Amino acid sequence: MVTIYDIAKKVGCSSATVSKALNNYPDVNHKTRNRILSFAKEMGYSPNAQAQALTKKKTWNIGVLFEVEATNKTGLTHYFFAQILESFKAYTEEKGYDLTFLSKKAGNDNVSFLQHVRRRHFDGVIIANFDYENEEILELIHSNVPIVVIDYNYDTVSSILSDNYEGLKLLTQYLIDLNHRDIVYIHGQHSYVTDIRINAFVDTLTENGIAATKEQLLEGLYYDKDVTYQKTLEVLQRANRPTAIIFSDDYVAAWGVRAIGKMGLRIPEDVSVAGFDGLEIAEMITPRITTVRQNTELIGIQAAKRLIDIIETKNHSKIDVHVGVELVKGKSCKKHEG
Amino acid sequence: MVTIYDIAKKVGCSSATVSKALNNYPDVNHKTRNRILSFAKEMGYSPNAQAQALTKKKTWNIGVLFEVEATNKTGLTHYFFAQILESFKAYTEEKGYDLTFLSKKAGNDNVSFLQHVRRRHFDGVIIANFDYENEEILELIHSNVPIVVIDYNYDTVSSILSDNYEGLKLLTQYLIDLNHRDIVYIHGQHSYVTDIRINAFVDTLTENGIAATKEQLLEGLYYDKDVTYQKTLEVLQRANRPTAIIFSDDYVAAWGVRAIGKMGLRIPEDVSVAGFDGLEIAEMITPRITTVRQNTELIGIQAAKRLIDIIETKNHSKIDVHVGVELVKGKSCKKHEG
DNA sequence: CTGAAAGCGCTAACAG
DNA sequence: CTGTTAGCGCTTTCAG
Repeated sequence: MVTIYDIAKKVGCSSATVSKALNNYPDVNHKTRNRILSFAKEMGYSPNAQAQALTKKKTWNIGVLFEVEATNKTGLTHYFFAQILESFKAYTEEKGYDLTFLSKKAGNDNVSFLQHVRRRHFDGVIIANFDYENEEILELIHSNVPIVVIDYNYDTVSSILSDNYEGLKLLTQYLIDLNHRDIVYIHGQHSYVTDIRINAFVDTLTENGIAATKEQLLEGLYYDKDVTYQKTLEVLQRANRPTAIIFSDDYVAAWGVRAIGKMGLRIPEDVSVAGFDGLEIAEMITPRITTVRQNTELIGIQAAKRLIDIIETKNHSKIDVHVGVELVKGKSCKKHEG
Repeated sequence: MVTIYDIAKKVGCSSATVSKALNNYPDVNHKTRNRILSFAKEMGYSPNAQAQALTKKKTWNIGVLFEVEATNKTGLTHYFFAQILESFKAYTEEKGYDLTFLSKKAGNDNVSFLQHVRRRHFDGVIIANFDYENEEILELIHSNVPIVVIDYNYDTVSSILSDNYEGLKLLTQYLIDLNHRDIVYIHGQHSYVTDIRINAFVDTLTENGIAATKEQLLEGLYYDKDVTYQKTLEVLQRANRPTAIIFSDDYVAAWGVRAIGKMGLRIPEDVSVAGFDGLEIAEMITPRITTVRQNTELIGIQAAKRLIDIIETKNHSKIDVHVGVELVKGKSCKKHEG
């Protein structure tokens, strides 16, 4: 590997001067700088990121914690979070930061997430995880590391969230406007976001003079087709079958559609169906599923912006960003004639 | 940040002894070691990865190049490659390696992929990319960096590939056995893998005494729904409409199903359909799409194993791993009555 | 404008 | 068994 000493030798100056020239310091003679630059290029010089990090206390490296537990879809293959990460990645890379996954193993040692961050000296960390009350996550959250969280709300950490209340309200109102009264919401496991959505659901029913009953709320599991399948059957076998079902997300809605079909019921003639997230899958299924699109691209960008801002200004203050949602009408809902 | 010097001071020994104790060197007194270890824990010591990398010439960091160009699906959100990466990640992390994405920006500088690798001193790189003849990829390939490639075959680099020949042979034979003769293969853009698949397709037809015509091969684009849509319409409007269509992958097959439906044709009654890859989407669509499942989990693991082996043994010799495929019968193919 | 020197945190001989 | 010392490659005062 070529070092600044090698260049210094060739040019006939000191390593300090080489360093300055390479880093665009003003106090280097124009000619010397050019000689240094051209030699650096010719010799195929690349700065050593580790050495730079050691002196500069900046690694240009962001830690990524995308561990979607409690699902069969972990981080990368999670249709929803993968989109967010993709957009986050595009933005941070453009700004010169590299992305590295946080893990529980470093070399031969088992480490906590925070220890991993301390070892690698990540400039910041982005978190998107269902298990937000996990002890190791909390340890990270309470550290002094620049952090941005997606889909959750801690007291002290900046977060990026879709307007979930608006999302479920739009969906519920849409169904009510289609004359549905008996709507069941098979929501995901309880969490900050889930509770907001449930509130929006109940509030909207109430606002429309519909008394919400507990039969209308069923706890499922986000992105878990098996649990959802069971819950769907359960609902369909009721004496008073609902006229519409809202699923926790588009992925399980797509499987719910199958369950409904197997029961010999038609969508939307016999039962209307809606999902959430705005996944491509919702469009691929027949009939196209009505859903609420979360703007994953914007979520990713906002998260990246906020995190880089914290890193570069050292201003850790909590700033929450809310990203708008949009009702996407498919072919899975129909006016209820009752 | 706590350093080994801080520990040395507390314990009353030299930093060298601390280093040895921490790294399990045998030549440290049992008592001293214990004192050091307990102080290290108490003080919340974490080794500095940058400093370690500087002296050890090992970063425990693997570079990831998953840039699926020429598609609307880039790296992470690519249904197929995301699965491979997921599995690769699980294995490498278990072995203590961190994964960092390769990019073209490092800090404030624009860099080539190789330059990026040199800066960060990645121990190795994993590549999965459609644009395998890209100049920057080739530069990497021809360097001395430990590399494993997925879905391509270079002269000097280890690669992991599904048995694509077998895959398309299974599929073609299956359709032939269902009495189909006029089968169209809308394949992906030309590449190492595509050509193998095309050969398998043509060979299998020939072996069954069917003369393959050039009308049976249409070039589409992997994971591109628009191009596929056009090609599908083109095929369906022919005077001699084929009785079966094989799509380049399950994703576009799912969209192809829509196109066929829009033309008022039924699957599989009017036309049989097959995909490739074994994506979950193939199961979610109605009718379930017959496909060839690639074992993404095994591909990821094999890639990880091979790469770590190259890194740790410094044996760069080219070893290719072939991973078996499996025909998955859906409901999208039917015996042709003709 | 240039360079000597100290230091970032850790490891690896080599003495003792 | 322990410590001294010399780096790893780069940055940053501070003299000159």
